[in-house]
Amino acid sequence: MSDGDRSEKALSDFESQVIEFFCDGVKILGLPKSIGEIYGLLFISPDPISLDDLVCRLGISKGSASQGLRTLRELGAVREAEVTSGRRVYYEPDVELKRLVGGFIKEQVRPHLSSGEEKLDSLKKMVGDMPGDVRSDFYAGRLERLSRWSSRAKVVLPLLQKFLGS
Amino acid sequence: MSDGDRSEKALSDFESQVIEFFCDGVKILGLPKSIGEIYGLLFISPDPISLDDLVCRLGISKGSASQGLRTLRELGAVREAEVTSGRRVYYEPDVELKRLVGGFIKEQVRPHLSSGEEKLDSLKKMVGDMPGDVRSDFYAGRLERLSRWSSRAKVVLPLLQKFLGS
DNA sequence: TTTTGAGTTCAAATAGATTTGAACAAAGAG
DNA sequence: CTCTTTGTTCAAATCTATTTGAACTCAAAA
Repeated sequence: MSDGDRSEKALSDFESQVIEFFCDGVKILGLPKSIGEIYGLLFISPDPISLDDLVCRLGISKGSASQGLRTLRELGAVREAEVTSGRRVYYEPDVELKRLVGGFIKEQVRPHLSSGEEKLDSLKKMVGDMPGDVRSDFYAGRLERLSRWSSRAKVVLPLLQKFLGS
Repeated sequence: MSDGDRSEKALSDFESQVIEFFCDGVKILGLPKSIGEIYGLLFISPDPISLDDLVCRLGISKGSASQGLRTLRELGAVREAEVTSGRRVYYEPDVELKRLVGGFIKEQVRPHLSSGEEKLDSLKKMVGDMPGDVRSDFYAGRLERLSRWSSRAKVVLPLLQKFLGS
């Protein structure tokens, strides 16, 4: 066998189980399985890996691999390695929990929080515009509660990141 | 109109938007939309609501309403109201963020953490059983890192709940 | 400039999850 | 005891999200 062999080999039992472990993990986060497979293989591979490696070893399509890598880059969970042999790009995982969580919060959580606050404001206006509805006080109270939930979240998230960085 | 009228009326624009708000919310948590609709209507209704009310006002099937209520009860997000007029059961929401988060962590997060730790142990055994594999040190290091992630989570979750309870 | 190989895109296929609806169970009313 | 009402279950239908694969872009090599 030549030196390109590692990339071609089928996954070992050990590797498969590590990858499965990450598939479970990303499912909880609401991310697609392919993301878990890709990150899992990167995580357990001593050396950086190219898109073609992912396709061959995981048996997924180039399209999946490409989109999965894009998402992982956006999350900051994966970065390009410097080992650019030729023009092919190799990737390696970011394995700092702090940064993984930070990226997830920034990309997946905060956007929802923001759009939620906008909708809340619009709902408050609707209640303000209700003529003499006997329920408007109740409604206002409920919306107020939602606002409190939202601000709690905004306070807690940075604390969370701080804790995970220790 | 008789006094049963509120249950029959179609959703007001306001109610619809509140419900949509919760649908967005539960989707982030990876729960089905019907859960968001049910909790949303309960949250914005001044009075307790029966399964039939949910079916009529939300336009969902009895099956969906029944299963959705079950999940919400398991999460501790909804409870029976005492107002048992006749033998029909009425429900009201739990609106304490602390308890909602607590229920979610207990039901949806902890089980995954536990099963994850078991799988990790099994992986560690596999590495221990590797003959003289040059990669086994690298593997052991990675698995050690995963263990640290897991214990971080176990420390952070209770703190999170504590914070949200203030 | 042309050719080659790496990577991206997106419409269509597929897989996976939710919702439905009809049959069923349980319990009070008559 | 039987009828009626309330709620549950689960297989089939539906819907949504992911994956595929072929066409395409871009850049480097020749």
